[in-house]
Order: sequence, then structure tokens, then C-alpha cells
Amino acid sequence: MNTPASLTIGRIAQSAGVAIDTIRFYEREGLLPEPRRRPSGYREYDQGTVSRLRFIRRAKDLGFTLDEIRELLALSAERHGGVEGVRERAAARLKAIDERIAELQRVRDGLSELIDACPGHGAPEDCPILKALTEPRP
Amino acid sequence: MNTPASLTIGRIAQSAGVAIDTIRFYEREGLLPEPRRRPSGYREYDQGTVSRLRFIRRAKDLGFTLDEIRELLALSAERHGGVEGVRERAAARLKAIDERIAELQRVRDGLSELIDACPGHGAPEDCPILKALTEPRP
DNA sequence: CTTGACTCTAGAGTTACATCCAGGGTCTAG
DNA sequence: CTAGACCCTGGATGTAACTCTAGAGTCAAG
Repeated sequence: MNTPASLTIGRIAQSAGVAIDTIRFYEREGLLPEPRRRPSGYREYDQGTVSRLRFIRRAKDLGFTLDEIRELLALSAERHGGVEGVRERAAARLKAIDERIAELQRVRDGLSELIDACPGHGAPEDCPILKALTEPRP
Repeated sequence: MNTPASLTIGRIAQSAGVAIDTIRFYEREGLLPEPRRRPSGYREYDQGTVSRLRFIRRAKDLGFTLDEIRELLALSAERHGGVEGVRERAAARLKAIDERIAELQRVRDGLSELIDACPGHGAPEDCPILKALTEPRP
């Protein structure tokens, strides 16, 4: 049913929504296997590569680095035990995101307080924002 | 009361909690003024530089870029009208942080759902995490 | 005076993730 | 057959904020 036909790099780039250069970059980085070639040297892909590219894009959206994605791809290919690894990595990512959110929240609250306390005019010495930045921690 | 004494780069690095190279880097980048020099060429600083370095560090912790910090430093030196600018920049930063938190929250929730749905074992085809990453978006 | 810690400069390297370029070959629609 | 779109390689470039190197000069303690 599916087209097992051969696709050029431009076509898969188009349908996966990534740049051609990015695909070659992923190949160099080992995220994509080396594809077969036409006699002319043109790379030939199939639909599977599109899925793989989508995988990479989604994982990146979830905040995984390319190194982590390489791992995920390896795990996803393991018939046995791969799923545990994937779940672990995902949980670790979730934890990292939670920590990042908490940290940003702290920063946000501190900044928000300073802004509320700042009259928005007057002398620099009276600006709580500037004071907070300069003073030897109260 | 304060020591107007001259401090070497190593000393201010120590007391401001930044690396020596970083100080020279900030100088090149215009975040710190060129200090006076001993005849030997050694840089000489005073306590004010330590405050300034602390300012930079704190602002960085709040997520300002060095470009933005350069602006803040300029604004903080303006006798008139600087405070408005500082407050504006701080508000913009707050907005950016809020947006970043919201984005991370979305990612977090998506990932969390996938993890909850994943049994943590079994075949890769049955792992919702892997499925979500690979499938042509439902 | 010697030793070891400190400082100087100019410039290159790092990380992560691409993105762009030149100079050339290939493919396909008309 | 030809124009224009597409693809190839190897290497350079970009961003942000440092970080490091080499080779040489300086300083303070003993």
C-alpha cells in the first residue's frame, strides 16, 4: 500500500518539514543511516526515513538533545528492553523540565516583585531593580 | 570607610565569583570599562568593579543576555529617565519568562501523559512514547 | 636571589545545532 | 537540446558566552 518508491533528499525534506542541509547533517551525526545511492551519487530514501525524521523533530520539540535522540533511536530499535530505556529517558527529561520550570518560576517571582516595587521614574538610586542587582546581597 | 585600594584581576574575580578570563572578556565586550594599569601592565580595579560584576551576574541569573545587560548598565548610569528604561526591560524580560514557562508547561504535560500511558516494557510498537514520536500526527 | 603564584597578549577552541557557500554534476519538462 | 531546478562535496560561518593556550613578563615571600 505504501510507496516503497525512492525519494530524493528534497522530497523527504519537504515531507518531513526539515531542511536538506539538516538531513545531511543528521546523516553525518549518525542520526540517519547512510542511504543507498543512485549511480549519479544522489541519495535515495524511502518512507521510513520520513518517519525517522519526524521522530527526531518531535523529540527535539520535547527538549531532547540530538545525543539523547540518538539513544532513543537505538533503544526504539531494540526488540527487547528498549521500551524500559525509552521510558527512563522520558522520565529523566520530564524531571529536567520540571526543574527548569521551577527555576524559571523562582526567577519570575523575584523579578515580578522588583517590578512592582519600582515606581518607574526617579533617580537610579531609588530603583529597587537596580538596587537588587548591585547590592552585596542583603 | 571603603577600601579604595587597588585590586588585581584575580582578587576581583575571586570576590565577584567569576573567572579571570570572563572579566577580560567583559572588558572586550564593553560591559566593563578599561581599567587603569600599573606600569607593568597589570590591571587595577576598585570596589566599584566588584559591584558591577555582581550586577552582571545577577542580571544574567534573571535571564538577561549580555547585550541586554549592556543596555541596563547604560540606563542605570542615566541620571534622568534611566529608571523607566530599566523597568521596561524588566517587564519585557518577565513577559519572555512567562512565555517560556507556558511553553515548557505544554511540553511537560504532553510528555507526562505519554509516560503515564507507557507500560515500561513490551514491544517498541506498543510504547506510546515511541508511537507519538513516529506517527504522522493523529 | 629564587621560587612559585600571578598576570599579560593575541588568538584559537568549545558547545549545540544547524546553515550557507562555491564550484561542479544531474535530471526533467517542454 | 536546453533551461532551470535539483543534487553532490568539503569546508566555512553563525550564535552566546565563555574558556583555553602559548609564550613571556611581574610580583611577593622567604
